[in-house]
Amino acid sequence: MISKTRIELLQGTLDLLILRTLQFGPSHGHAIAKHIQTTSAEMLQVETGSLYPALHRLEAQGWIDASWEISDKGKRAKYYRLTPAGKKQLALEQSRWAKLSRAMAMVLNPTQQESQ
Amino acid sequence: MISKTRIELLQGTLDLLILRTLQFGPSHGHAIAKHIQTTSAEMLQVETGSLYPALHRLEAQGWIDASWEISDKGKRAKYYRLTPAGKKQLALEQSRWAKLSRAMAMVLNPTQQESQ
DNA sequence: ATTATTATGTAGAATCACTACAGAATGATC
DNA sequence: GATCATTCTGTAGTGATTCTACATAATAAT
Repeated sequence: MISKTRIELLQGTLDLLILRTLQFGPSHGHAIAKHIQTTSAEMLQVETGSLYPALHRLEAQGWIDASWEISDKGKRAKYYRLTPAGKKQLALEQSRWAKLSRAMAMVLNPTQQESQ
Repeated sequence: MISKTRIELLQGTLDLLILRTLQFGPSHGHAIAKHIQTTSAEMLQVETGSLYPALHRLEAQGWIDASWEISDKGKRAKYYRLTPAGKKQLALEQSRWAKLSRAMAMVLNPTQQESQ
């Protein structure tokens, strides 16, 4: 069942969303997904089948690292934090997104060339 | 060889770019790709291996239809135009993109909530 | 005639988000 | 203290779509 407002993520955007979320400080998978959902006014929902593989991917690439701790709710949880390489990657993906959305806007709205 | 400014397309955006291009009138594959590239200031480049499968996909779904004609440069070319269903699909994908880029902006830039 | 340009196409790899399922540990309720 | 709900992590397999790399054809230009 898909809620009325929900949109599917575009491929290639999840890493960026996760890295950006971790810029606020260490967090665990479940909380990261909730943060993305809440901050986007329920529009973006990250499924667990996307979330955990993405976290493992980011960890394997050295952009985040992990340690088991206890969450606010008293459950064991794997806390992730940005590495220095991860901060660089975040900056890179942010500028890539900015460029891409500018380019998309130019094609979708060619009259008002440089609005954004 | 990849040019300095070029960005890879995000999966799911090509259909929208093609449909939007055809809103200006019938056009053929080669010209559609050039239009997207030019309008985006060379940032978006559509490869032929993405372009033609996408056109066939859109045609199979009834969003565009085709006829062989002669191009400006005097070569045979398959001209595509939007069908009524294609116009609906374009509107749908445009609003989906607007929503998604708004949602992304909210996560990437949570301080200035409703700027765009 | 030969070469460049315009134009369409396919095969196969790679990526990545999804659905659907499974499991474990703690908190809450009766 | 047994049962249920909640929190949290995870995997297998599917599907969609863009990419690289290659192949082909027809007309224009030299």
